[in-house]
Amino acid sequence: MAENEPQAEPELDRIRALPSWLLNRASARGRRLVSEALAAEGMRMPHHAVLCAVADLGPVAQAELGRRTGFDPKDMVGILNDLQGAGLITRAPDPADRRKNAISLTGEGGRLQRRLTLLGEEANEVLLGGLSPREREVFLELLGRVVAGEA
Amino acid sequence: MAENEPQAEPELDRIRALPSWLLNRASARGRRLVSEALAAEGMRMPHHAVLCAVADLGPVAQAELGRRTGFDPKDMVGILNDLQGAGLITRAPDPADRRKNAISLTGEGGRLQRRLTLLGEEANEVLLGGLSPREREVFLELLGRVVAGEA
DNA sequence: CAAGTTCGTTGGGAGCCCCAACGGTATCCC
DNA sequence: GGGATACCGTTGGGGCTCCCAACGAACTTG
Repeated sequence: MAENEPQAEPELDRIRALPSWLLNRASARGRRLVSEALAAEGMRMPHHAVLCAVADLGPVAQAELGRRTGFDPKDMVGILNDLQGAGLITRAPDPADRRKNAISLTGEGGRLQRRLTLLGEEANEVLLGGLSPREREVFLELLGRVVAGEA
Repeated sequence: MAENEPQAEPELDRIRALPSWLLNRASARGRRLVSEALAAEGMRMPHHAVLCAVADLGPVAQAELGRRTGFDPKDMVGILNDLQGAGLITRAPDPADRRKNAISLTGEGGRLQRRLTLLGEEANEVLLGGLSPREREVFLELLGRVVAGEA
């Protein structure tokens, strides 16, 4: 009868029901969806985030970009190298502080930033595709409080 | 004085409000909490998951463990080496199929698996600490549907 | 018994996260 | 002014997660 179940997996089911486990899987799915979407423009998530930061902060130093986006300075170098190589940003010496590079968007950089934002939002549309508008509201509000940690 | 004013960051705010961005941060927080909790026993998340899988599946081959837990066979080797080195599991040749290793829990392995499960659940308690019981129910239900992808 | 498959293992690599160190530069305070 | 201090961009290293390719050994299939 019911003894025909392949295997009982009480311990596995237990950890698979943990919020941290589910969050990992949901996060992985989101990263995959966004990553695939941005790949249409040859970019990855950090590139998009940095382009957005430069769009907001105008000419800005690399360290400042790192602080705003949370990326490690080490990785920032590589990201900016990629963006500069693609002609999306310029690295100009800051005359007021010769330690700094003033990072600015090129015209093409601004256009791509806007395209990437649309692609990212489309991917997120798919990610939450199973939820109604009302459910998305609730989900994002609760998710925001989990991120904050202190409610 | 305007130099100290917080700057407007419309593009950054836009991507920081994306579900994928929030899920990444929530997932990172969960991983950090669980990781710190399991470190009290010198273990990491994959070790716990594999211990649970062995607890459920009795003597079981490595490849089967990989299929159930989703870990890469490459990584499974290292995880099992660690667990075997700590005396938590045994790797015995399977007489019925000499390609296979029959993985079993030792007594200490079983005890540690149960302790790790408690530690992991405590960490998840902290992770969702900002949510009421009712909110947790709703959150986990919605999260499950995001993971599944198909409503 | 030959072909194909699965087993455990090794190797490599991409992506993301964190830390340490360095030469160069700017700032602060004595 | 000058010396300690801090910050800049860069390089290097390492850990963790995920994916793929290859190998010899062992099993299965036709």
